Amino acid sequence: MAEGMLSLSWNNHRATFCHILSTLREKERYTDVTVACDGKFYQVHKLVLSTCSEYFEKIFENTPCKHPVIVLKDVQTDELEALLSYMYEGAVSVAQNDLARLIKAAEVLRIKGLAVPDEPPLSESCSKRVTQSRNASDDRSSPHPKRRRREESNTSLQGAQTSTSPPASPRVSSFESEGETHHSTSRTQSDSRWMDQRSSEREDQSTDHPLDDRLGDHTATSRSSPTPPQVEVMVDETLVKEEMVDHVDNSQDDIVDSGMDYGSMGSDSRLDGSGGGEEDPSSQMLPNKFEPKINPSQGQAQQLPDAVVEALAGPSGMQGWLSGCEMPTGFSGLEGYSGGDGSQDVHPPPQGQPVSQSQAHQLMDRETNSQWTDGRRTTGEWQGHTLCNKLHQCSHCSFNTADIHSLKRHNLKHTGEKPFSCPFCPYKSARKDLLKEHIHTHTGERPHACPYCPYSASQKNILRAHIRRHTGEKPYACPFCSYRAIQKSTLKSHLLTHKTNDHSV
DNA sequence: CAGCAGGGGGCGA
DNA sequence: CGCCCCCTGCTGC
Repeated sequence: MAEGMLSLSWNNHRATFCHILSTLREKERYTDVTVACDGKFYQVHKLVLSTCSEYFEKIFENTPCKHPVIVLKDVQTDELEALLSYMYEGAVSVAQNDLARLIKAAEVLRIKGLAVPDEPPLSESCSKRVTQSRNASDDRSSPHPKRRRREESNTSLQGAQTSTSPPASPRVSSFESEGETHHSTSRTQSDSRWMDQRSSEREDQSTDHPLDDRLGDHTATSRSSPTPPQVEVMVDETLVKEEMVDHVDNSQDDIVDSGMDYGSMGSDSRLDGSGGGEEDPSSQMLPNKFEPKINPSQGQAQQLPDAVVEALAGPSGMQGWLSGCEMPTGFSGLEGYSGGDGSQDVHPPPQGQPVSQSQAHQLMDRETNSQWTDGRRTTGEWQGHTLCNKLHQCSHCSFNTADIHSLKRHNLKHTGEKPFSCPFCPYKSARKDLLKEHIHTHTGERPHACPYCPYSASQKNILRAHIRRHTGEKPYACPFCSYRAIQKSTLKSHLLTHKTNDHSV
């Protein structure tokens, strides 16, 4: 050190750091990732997770989303809570009977200090794989600690620090060596195997699904990997449902509304397939047009579909914090896409040629049959509502309906009651199904796949309009000229040109 | 052209 | 009552 230089040392830095981190977690301040587990949601910090787990670190590296949602399966909430406490505080108390389970979860999540010890492992029967392939070379990759077994019924998992021990918090030490740790090549064998496995999985999938390359490898991971690891990130939606629906609770009640910028989301998520202006429908069907606009950073399907609504809807719904998250695209429409050269060889419209209006309607009808009916409606029925006897009159407006249920729902509009809250933003809805659809904008779920191209839409109507591009159907005809539009709003804009011309003449 | 939100109709549990 | 149907309007790229 140069002469005259003073070394300023913050004696309680580590302890203070730990304390502040824990406080931030409690208050959910600056949280930037949501961990979903068994229907519960934990607002935590990427920094802490990535510091304490290479697994999370890899996830975040491949997830540019500002506030990703990580769905864990095969991990119990109590395990996760214990591990979070361990990561934030460097120590956690756990019942001895639960130790094995916790260690297993820690291994799944590659929690440093638990799954990646930095000292010869204890010969505990529950240590399992941890006892294998450990040597001093692990030190660099795992600056942490120390699993210690107590004689008491409760076992305390801790780093190197307790309230009475010298300050050598594992978490703090991990900060000190973060760069070295996270980029170290001296991973344990199990680490390497694990990472290799992950890599090979991605390679396999990218081979099977060429489009996945364009979407980013995380998409490949998220899309129903054949042999998924015990923990999945953004697992298949059906998986999420199965895992979460049955574990609804109100644990989100105490999550504060941080007043995020509602409305800032979604605009980034455009999976815009618009080719722009082609009159020839056949030329509008090239999936290539979609590919350049598929943002790899949006490839992660963060799907918290129905389960989130199930778990969170209601007046006490979690008001999470997902500010500015770049909307991922679930891209659920890939099922029928063979990818490869991008040729339109999946479910092509007949002849692949421009279709007449009548043909277009036939195609639409066929699509209606195959895609949009659920048995309760038959073809064509949806095109026009049947007139009903209107028995129930709204006391606030002229609305009347034969369906008392509709009237009750309608009344919500007048009362302003919106009992269903979005877990990701301040959005509230009077209707659960509307909230569900809204949440798609956060999760990126696009359940409605185009049969002609890889595009998928969050709403069925969007898909329906999109399909018109393929079929060439333009149902909205201009009364003043031969112009026809796919969307009503487009015709509306077109009509303005007539008005303008009229005025100019 | 696509995304999003609000809304009413209607069926099944 | 929940859920899905479809329609509509507005907005932004």
